[in-house]
Amino acid sequence: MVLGATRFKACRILHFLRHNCYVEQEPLGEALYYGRGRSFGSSKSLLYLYCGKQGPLYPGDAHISGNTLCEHSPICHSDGPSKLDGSPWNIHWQVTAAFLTRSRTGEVAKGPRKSWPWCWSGPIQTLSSPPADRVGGSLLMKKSLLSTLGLGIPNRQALVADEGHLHTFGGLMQSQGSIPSLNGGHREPVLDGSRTRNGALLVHSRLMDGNPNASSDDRTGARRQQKSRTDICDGRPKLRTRLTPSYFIELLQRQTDSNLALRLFKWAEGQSGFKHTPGTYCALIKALGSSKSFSTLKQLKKELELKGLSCSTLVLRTLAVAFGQGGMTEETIECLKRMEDLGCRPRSSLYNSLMHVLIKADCPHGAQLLYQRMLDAGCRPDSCTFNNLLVGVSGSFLKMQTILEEMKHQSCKPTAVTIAILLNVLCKAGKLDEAWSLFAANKDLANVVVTNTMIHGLCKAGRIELALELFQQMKEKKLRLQKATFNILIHGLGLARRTEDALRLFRSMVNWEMVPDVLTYNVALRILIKDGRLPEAWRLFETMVTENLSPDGITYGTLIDGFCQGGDLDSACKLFMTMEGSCFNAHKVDSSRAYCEAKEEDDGVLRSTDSKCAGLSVDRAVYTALCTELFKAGRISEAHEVFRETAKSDPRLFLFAYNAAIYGFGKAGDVYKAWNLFQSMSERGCKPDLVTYNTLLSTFGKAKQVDRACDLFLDMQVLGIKPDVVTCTTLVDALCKSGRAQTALEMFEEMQAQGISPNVLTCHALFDGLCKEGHLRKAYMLYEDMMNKPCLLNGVMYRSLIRGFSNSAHLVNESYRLFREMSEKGYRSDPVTSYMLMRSLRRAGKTDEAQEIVSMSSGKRTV
DNA sequence: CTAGGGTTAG
Repeated sequence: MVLGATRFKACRILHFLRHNCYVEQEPLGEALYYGRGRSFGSSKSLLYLYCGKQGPLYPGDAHISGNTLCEHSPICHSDGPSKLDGSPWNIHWQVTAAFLTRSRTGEVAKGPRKSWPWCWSGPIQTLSSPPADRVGGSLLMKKSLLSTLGLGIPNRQALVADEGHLHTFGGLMQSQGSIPSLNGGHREPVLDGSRTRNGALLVHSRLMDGNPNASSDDRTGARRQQKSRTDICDGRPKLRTRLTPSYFIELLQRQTDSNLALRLFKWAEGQSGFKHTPGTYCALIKALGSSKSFSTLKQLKKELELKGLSCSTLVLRTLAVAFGQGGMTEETIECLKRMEDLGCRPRSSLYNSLMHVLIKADCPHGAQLLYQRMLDAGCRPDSCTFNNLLVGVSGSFLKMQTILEEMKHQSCKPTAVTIAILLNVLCKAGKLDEAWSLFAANKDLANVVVTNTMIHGLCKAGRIELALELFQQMKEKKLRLQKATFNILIHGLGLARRTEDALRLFRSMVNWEMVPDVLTYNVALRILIKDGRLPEAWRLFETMVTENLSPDGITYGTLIDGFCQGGDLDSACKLFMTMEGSCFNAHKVDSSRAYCEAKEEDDGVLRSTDSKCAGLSVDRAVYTALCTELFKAGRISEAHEVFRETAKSDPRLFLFAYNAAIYGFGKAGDVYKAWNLFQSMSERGCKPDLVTYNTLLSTFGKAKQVDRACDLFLDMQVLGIKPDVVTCTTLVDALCKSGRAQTALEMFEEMQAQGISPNVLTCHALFDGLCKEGHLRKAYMLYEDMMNKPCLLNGVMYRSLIRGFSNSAHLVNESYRLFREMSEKGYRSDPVTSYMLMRSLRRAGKTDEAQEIVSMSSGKRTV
């Protein structure tokens, strides 16, 4: 078996191509291997092949910049980068060669994982160019080639159709990487019939003009193929080559790289008989817009104006949307103006969609402007307009109120969408009662989405019973349930810690003909993890993979979290390593009891998950989860490695990783390293945020470097980073711990003056500090303040209060009262607290009470 | 218009 150990990878490719690529034949007679936007291997490794007879090859892969193919790829051999505009066939041949070489040598890629799927090491230099007599229109039958590879047929053959002539590459495998002679110059296929069945040969007959006998069906029997081969050979059919706008538009739509889209566009201009239409311009605009190439777009707009093409309202409309997606209100409105100049009066639907787009681009102000423009242009707003505006201001109830009034004024009725928007905002703001009355008052508008929103609000507020009741009503009303309904409820049940009910609902989805999606699985996984049911979670993960669902970053983050929680950092690291883009050093992890390892051995799950992992970028949750946990566990060097890993990944991960790393070093007491990291952040173009400062403040606090902490506190404010309750609490704590309770108290008052409400942690820190320094009067005043806010009292706080007051002879009664109150609330004492209270009760001569404390605390554990 | 997680203070 040639493929041997690497068969697995070949199968993956085959599987991928079967599902994601298809060969499409257009009248042009050119083969287009489309990837449907899915990725393989890494996020960017899909090759789109455009094999035009007269045109160049345009691999639409993001790895391609300029004329250069992916630099890691052996396809770029020693002869230097392949020129896309030079001889396209080179690339074809090289791709072919890479496949073949790979299977022949059976080697696995040793290079970076972020490479092309066919990026294997192998002597492909010898195949750097096709034989001279091949240059010309040729078609790479990649699909068939892969079929053979995937099926593991020893005598693989690559077949190339060349203006109707077939050449086989049989024997290439045995030829030590050199190009086989072409059957002594005969242009006769050497395929034998038994192999054609495996798709070694797949020729699209529609390629061949005037050849009705040729078949395009892959499953065609050998006889028919034999016939078609003969036809092709004998009939010498010609490829049609005319480029049409509609074909070109489709081609542009497949492009993910705006540079390539632009180049394709320019290339097409030079094709004989081809002229760009408004449609092709729109396709280009869309391509540029979706890749956020706004400067190019602006340039294009100018060009269009010069060419007089901007008189097409279709183009203008597309341009307006593209600019809107980039949040460029000015340009969007300019396009509208231009349309008006041309005597076209945009309808409300255009305004609405532009408003929508602007809001999505986080530009609500632009939507507002558009609304004004709409009114000025005499266009009547509708409900949809106001729904858009509502979403735009959904932070402010006052503004929403204004919009609702305007809506009424314009005699537009609220729709289900309106209610859903309002409900969502109310629920998120914790105004559940108002949400509920709104829901009740609009029962007639309550569709599935509205009800889902309400259910979600109820779940988040802990009103799971009511949520379930609504769910019941939905079923009775025979409302068409959505997957979202289930996802929301399963999550809700999880929040209510009703794990079994959640899992039951999860399993019941099939009864409703609902297929759980990644989100559902993620929810279920988290529920199990929270419950500490890691083995079950892992099994669920396996199920997910076998159900052909691709786990995403959240899935991995959840699992890694779970492993960390269970103290199994090794498994967490292992899982992390299976993710694409992770070059985490395996040797550093010595694992003996890892789940993952066990799975690796049984040849099943992890490998199949591995293939699922391919293309999944390590998302920041994974970094934070793992990095933080490693630091917490004191595994600094590994943590540091994960941290360094971020440098190779998304730069946006930097901030989170830095924060985690600073936290880690701080936790380990290494102020020096934490500070160094902090300083290196700005050098690497990463701006410290609030969390960074809070973390560093805490580090200084723990190291008893209060002055540095205070300096930093000032620094951050100078830099415009507003302290929050965590900042203030950290500082209050640091001040208290270094015997500066008086300053802490000032800080405490100052924060409130700044509108930051202290929470139980702030109060606790301050109270402790005041008591320790004997400021009992001040501590008592703080306590009195706290009494007005019951939420500030929890177990930790109670115990702190009791200990603090039991030091004072005249507060011992209050201390005792608090002890009882605490017990009634279900919080328990701890030995130190109980002992201190008991001692001061005895001192005050209250022996009965003291005895009560003793009996209450004996044999009880602290919560 | 609705659904999943992740960093900082006891």
